[in-house]
Amino acid sequence: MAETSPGARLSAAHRELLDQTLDKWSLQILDQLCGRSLRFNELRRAIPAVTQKSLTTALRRLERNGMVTRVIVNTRPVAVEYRISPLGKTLQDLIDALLAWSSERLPEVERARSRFDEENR
Amino acid sequence: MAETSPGARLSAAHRELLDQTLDKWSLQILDQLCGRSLRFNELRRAIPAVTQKSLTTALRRLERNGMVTRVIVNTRPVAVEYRISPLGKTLQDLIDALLAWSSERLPEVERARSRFDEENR
DNA sequence: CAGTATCCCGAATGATACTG
DNA sequence: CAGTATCATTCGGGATACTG
Repeated sequence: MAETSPGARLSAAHRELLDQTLDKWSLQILDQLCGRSLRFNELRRAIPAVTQKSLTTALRRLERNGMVTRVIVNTRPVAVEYRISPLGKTLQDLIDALLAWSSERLPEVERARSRFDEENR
Repeated sequence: MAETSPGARLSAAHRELLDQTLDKWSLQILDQLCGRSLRFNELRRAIPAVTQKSLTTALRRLERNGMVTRVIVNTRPVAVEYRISPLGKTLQDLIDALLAWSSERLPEVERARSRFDEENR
């Protein structure tokens, strides 16, 4: 059989990148921005559970990683638009697949949870 | 607290499931187990950065969610084998795609990070 | 071997207030 | 509008010790 060498398939750097991309908020932000560009407060409304601070933090990290572009529109007051980058766009199919998977499989997972909780009571 | 509003493609339950599946350790555990079943300490060795506690916690959650099966082999001393479930198996292609994506895109991301850090100094 | 049980700390998060 | 700043708190994770 193919042998799994000591050491994961995933280096720390790869793990970090996936962490910073697939976490709770980033996944949703990317999903939203794949549809269309949004302003800061539009994003807040689109993702009701996120706080201002968490949204800012996640957006900065996505921007730093080159996944998202921050476009400042010179109106008064200033408008800031967040736009998916070409790099971010390469995730679109993957994100769609992940969301589809979670929709399809959630019922099955919930049954598994009930069974587990039942057995370990 | 986290209510789902129209516009959010992801309910709290879906977000939670993805969180518990794509987090740092679970992703790697699932990746390993998709290859072959492993014992507890084999997994520890295969994922050198994980601690015993984190591994136990992640495995329990994966088991509860029906992604992984815990098989107790009656030898002396007891052996415990972790095996991917059919439900967990439905993630294999997605996980492969994610790992491939991170491998392909990491250099691009690192360039973006350098550029960002350069500009914001 | 395959865990469980504690203790403990630092990072992540929330609440709140303030600003150009 | 689009944040920044600050403080309080929670909570995941590491270190360590112990067990059937």
